[in-house]
Parts: sequence; structure tokens; C-alpha cells
Amino acid sequence: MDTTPNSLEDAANLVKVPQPTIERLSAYLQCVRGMRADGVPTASSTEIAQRTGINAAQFRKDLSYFGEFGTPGLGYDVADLEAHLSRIMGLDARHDVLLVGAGNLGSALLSYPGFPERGFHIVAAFDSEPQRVGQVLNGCTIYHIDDLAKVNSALNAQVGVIAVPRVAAQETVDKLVAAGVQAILNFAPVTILVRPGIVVRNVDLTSQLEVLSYYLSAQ
Amino acid sequence: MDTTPNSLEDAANLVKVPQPTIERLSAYLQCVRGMRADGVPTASSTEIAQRTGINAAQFRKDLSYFGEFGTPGLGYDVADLEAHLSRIMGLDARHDVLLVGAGNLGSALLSYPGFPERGFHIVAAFDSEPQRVGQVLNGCTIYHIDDLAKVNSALNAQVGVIAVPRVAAQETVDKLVAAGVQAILNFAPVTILVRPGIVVRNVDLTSQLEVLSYYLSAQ
DNA sequence: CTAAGTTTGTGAAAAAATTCTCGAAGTGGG
DNA sequence: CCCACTTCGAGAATTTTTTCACAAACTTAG
Repeated sequence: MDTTPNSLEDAANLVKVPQPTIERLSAYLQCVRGMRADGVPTASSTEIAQRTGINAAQFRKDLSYFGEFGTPGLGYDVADLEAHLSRIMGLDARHDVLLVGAGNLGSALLSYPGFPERGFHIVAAFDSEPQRVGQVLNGCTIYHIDDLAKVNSALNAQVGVIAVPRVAAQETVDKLVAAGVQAILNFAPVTILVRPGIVVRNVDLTSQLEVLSYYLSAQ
Repeated sequence: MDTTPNSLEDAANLVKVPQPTIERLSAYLQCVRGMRADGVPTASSTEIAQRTGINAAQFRKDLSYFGEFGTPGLGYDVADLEAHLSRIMGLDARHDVLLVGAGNLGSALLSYPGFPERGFHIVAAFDSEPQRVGQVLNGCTIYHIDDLAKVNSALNAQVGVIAVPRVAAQETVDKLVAAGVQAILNFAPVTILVRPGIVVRNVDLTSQLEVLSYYLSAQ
């Protein structure tokens, strides 16, 4: 059934995977997790399309970059598909995360249950405010930002989350990269610069509202 | 100089504006605000491209959907461009926002300075937990979720933000729409369904980390 | 005023992404 | 075992988006 000729990594490297595909994989995974929780044993691409709002052909094409996971006439085994998607996304291993900025947003992220639920563990937090340093929030110690590299030499986290004010964002990026972080999720509303090889995703909360505003005013 | 034949709205409706363009407009606006704050009087498309990391031709093409805002040989007047972009995005008017869910994330959004800074004002918050109802957070009263429609009949907010647990997301959507909300920013990690005409943007924080994870494991 | 140097705005070309279509493969009932 | 039915996987066609390339427009210096 699974006629994948080689490993998933080979398949992914052979042909280029569109960026939009990667973002949708996460949506498929969310959908499939829900189906498994509901006790659904198998699903066709059409059913997954209905649940996610994504075209069924798109779903099959997206999967085809990584191998063959379905059975003609039957569909996809939900548990099997979940395992494959997790593996493709690199979610079969635990991810340790550093958080920089323990203000309102940072604190909220520290107690956000969705992160540990899906395998992302904030193992240390950092701030520049002396009165926050030393506090323990949700089981996580807040260190001074200057100790970032030292603390991470023991932890070896690969992912950093930036929840600092705009003006501090770029220097925070540089410190995270110096501490060995390979991937950064940036909530500060600025374009940040990194050397090639470092992966960055920007989430500007206000920008999301601005896009809504556009569609409101354009009816 | 501004040889726009008709109004901005006409231009935007005549030719279809790509969705990615709308998201970039917000980035241009952010960039131009920064330049004006720095006292930069004019900017060429090349300078804006460098600051945003977006191709210069892309910038000019994006603007061309809405009119002509530059001067050949000189570039763009920064203040002028900021005003035009604000108008295009519908940001020349204040936006009132309803927040549903006053937990960790909701509370953080209530005190997030970036929203009011850019014209988005959370005018009421809602929660289902009795002990939270009646509290005032950051000058904003928390009402019971069942009073949503009643409260908004006075406020008439058009934008809703969902910061409730996954299972409560869809019913929250329905209540917001019933209360007259036209646009929704959803932080709950589920696909929500709305009738045509309602604009939705989903921000799944964990999904962002999952995408980073993919690129980490793919080197 | 002229000429050299910029930079815009846009049609055309190229690239990327999505959707269509259908042969092949599997299921399940009789 | 066979046949009607379902669904996948993937090449081809289509649509969307990005990038190129250049004429037209404006600036500035002399």
C-alpha cells in the first residue's frame, strides 16, 4: 500500500514543496487529530476537504510531495495519516523553546496550553526588566536577557519566540542567533534581519486586524 | 501628479487585487510609518524594498492596483504614501473591537498597546466564567458572553476577536455574527464556519511553530 | 533650456500554485 | 470471481502571482 520508494526526506528534497503546502499540512494535521479524537477510523480526501475548507485535489497534491498515504476506494487511515503528517512536520520529537520578553504577551504565551499540548515546551524565559528576573511563571524561570547564551548552552533549544517591544526586536534576534537558535517566531511588528539558514516567521497581531479592516471597507 | 482617474474604491473594484497584496500593504504601511518617525521625507521603491524585504517591482505593482502615488525620478512622499495606504486599508477611521475570552491570551490582547496605537480599540470583553464577569481590565469591562448581542446593540462594533478554547470557538463565532460583527480574528485552533460576507482570519499560534519545525527538520 | 540621470507605472514574460481530469487501484456485494 | 462503485495519484490545463524590462515622466545640474 505504502509504495513510497524512499524516505520522506528524499521525496521532499527531490521536488520543491510550495510554501503554502507547508502551512496547509499543519491544518490537515489539526483536522486529522480531531477526527481521531472523534473515533473516525478512515477519511477520504473529500471529507478532509470539507472539514478544512481546502479543495480535495489540493489535499491530495500536497500529500503527493511526500509519498502515497491513501488507499484507492477507501481513503486514508486517520491514525496512520496523523503519524505521517507529524513525522513530515518534524513533530515526532519534542521541541524546546526560548521565550524572550515576559510582558503581557510573553506571560500569556508562557501559560498558553496549546504549546505543550502539541510538543512545544518553553524551557526558559528572558527579560531585561530587573524586577521580572528571577520570577517563576508557570514553572519557567525568568532569566536576564544577557544570560541568554549561557543558559542555552545547557538547554540547547533550537526555537526562539520574540515578545519584546519593537525597538528591542533586532537585538533580541541577534542574541538568539548567537545562542544557537535556528528558528524564530517574531511577534514584534518590525521586519527583522537574519543570516541565511535561520528560519523566521512573523506574526504581527495588528497587521491581522488591518487586513480585516481592508476587507471591511472594501465591503 | 495624482492622475488617479476615479476614486480609490473604483480602482480596487475594477481589477482584482491579489490577497497577498493586501497583506503586503500592511507591511508597507509599517515601513512607511517608521520612515516618517525617522524624519525621512521621501523614499524610492528600492529603499522600501530593502526595508521590507519585498521586491521593488512587487511594491510598485501592488500600489498600481489603487492608483499612482509616486513621482518619477524622485520616489514617494513618505507622509503622502502613509496617508494613502491608511485610506486604502480603511484605517482612516477608528475601529471598535469586541474581545471574547478573557483568559491568559485574551487578557494579554486587552493590554496589548499595538492595537490602540494603530486605531483598534477593544470596547468590550466577554467571558463565560462568572468570576471574571464584572471585572475591569485595562479600562474595559468584562461582560457575560450571553450579553454579547445586547451590549453590542449599543456599541455597534464591527470586529470580533476570539480568544476562547477550541471547543467554544464555533458557538462564539455564531454569537458574534448574531451581534452584527462583520470581521473576525480567530485565535482558536479550529476551522470555523461563517456565512458568506463575514471576513475571517485565523491565527493559530502553535501552527506557526509547527511550520518552523518543518523547516528545521528539512534543514 | 538642455542633457544626463533617476524612478515610476505597466504590459509582457516567467514562475508558482491551484484545479481539472482520468487511468489505475482498491473495495465490497452478489 | 466478477462487476459496479469509490477514491487515489499525478500529468495537463488553468489561474494566479511575481518578476522583468522599458517607455514616459520628472529632477537636477550646468
